[in-house]
Amino acid sequence: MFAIIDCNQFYVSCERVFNPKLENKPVLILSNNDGCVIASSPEAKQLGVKMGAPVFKIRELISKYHMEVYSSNYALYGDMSKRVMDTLRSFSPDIEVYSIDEAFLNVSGLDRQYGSWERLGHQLRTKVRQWTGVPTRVGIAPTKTLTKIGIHLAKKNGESVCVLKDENSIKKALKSIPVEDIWGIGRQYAAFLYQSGIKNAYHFSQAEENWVKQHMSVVGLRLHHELRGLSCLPLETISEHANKKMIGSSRSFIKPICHLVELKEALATYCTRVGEKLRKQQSCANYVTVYIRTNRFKDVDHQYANAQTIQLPVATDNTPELIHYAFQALDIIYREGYRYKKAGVLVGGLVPAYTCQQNLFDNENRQKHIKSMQAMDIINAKMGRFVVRSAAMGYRNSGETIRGKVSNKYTSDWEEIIEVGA
DNA sequence: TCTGGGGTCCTAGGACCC
DNA sequence: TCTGGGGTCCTAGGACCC
Repeated sequence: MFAIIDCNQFYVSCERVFNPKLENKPVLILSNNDGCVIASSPEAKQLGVKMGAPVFKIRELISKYHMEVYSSNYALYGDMSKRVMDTLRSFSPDIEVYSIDEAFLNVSGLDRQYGSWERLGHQLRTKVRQWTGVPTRVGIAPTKTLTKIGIHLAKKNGESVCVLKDENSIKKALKSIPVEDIWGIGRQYAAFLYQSGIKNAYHFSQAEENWVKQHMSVVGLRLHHELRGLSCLPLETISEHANKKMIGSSRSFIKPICHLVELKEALATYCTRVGEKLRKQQSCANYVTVYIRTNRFKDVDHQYANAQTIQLPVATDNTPELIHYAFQALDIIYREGYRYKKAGVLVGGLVPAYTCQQNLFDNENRQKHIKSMQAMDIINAKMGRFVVRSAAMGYRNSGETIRGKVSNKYTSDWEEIIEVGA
């Protein structure tokens, strides 16, 4: 048996833990640059705020109902997430941290320990709430996909725990879930399924296996099995997927960028972040991809988007080297005369740093580079991000982002710790 | 005026090997 | 007239997730 624990409007809940005035009020959390809504309280949803809504389109709504609006505070959310996960670990060490706000747990046998699956579900919620302040929903079922169905059902019925264990309860649940709400069915597949007369999860579970495989590959087939109670998606515990297979950094610009130099400065900044992430997980990259694009929402602008991948001669985690090749890639795809809105850097082909294959004709002094990167990471960790930086990043600050109102780093910075007083 | 950022997995097809 | 069979590796592109 699996359980999924899903935090309710996680970012909003994190803010509410440290600012109880926000309880029962419409609260919005915004994306980078305060561009769009990425989390909202039920009160805000009820007033018509949709997930992903651009802020400028709902300004009236915000002021009319005096909504509380916050920029995202990932230092806080990340730390709160860790607390939630630690709490869950006290129930079972068999945990898959699936995202910042949800986790799967292997709960086999725990029904006896807690009396019933329902009681286990409520215990999970209660403890997380008590230890972290974050409200959650719990789904318990024989497969991961069915636990997700359970969460949907709970949301729909305004409940907090949903157990799907016998054929009847599963069948009933599947009938009430439209195909597009199945975990793993996105827009494309949903449209295709509707065309084929399959409207809800139950219809899908009754479809012919070969037909599913033919049109939706093994991914679809696994979902099909999972909905029928046959577990195909194992718990992926931390150790198995601790290391990322691809690492990236990208930003949308506040104002469009029209000059190559400015794009280069932005890319140098992204390469710096990517380099830091690489060294943190002790990986080296074999290729680097750069992409740039204009504002796709602006019809009047001429549109251009392109990407270029460069194979590196030797796998590296060295920031200046990443920057060097990123610039090469940019030179290939850059076109003058466009207003660029977004750029990004991706690295892939990651290998463990200690197994990096050397190149016979490589004349870089790699040991020296490794030491200089180590020194840079240590200084920046102590003195602040980007205190030591590549000149290529420039000092133009075109990489700056807008953050209107952001709460304190209550849990990760002594300067910003919450004060309790008169 | 103003629309986020960061990931995973699978498949088909090309290039290559014996 | 007739030209095999079995395999690996890599990449681009498509689908999906939070």
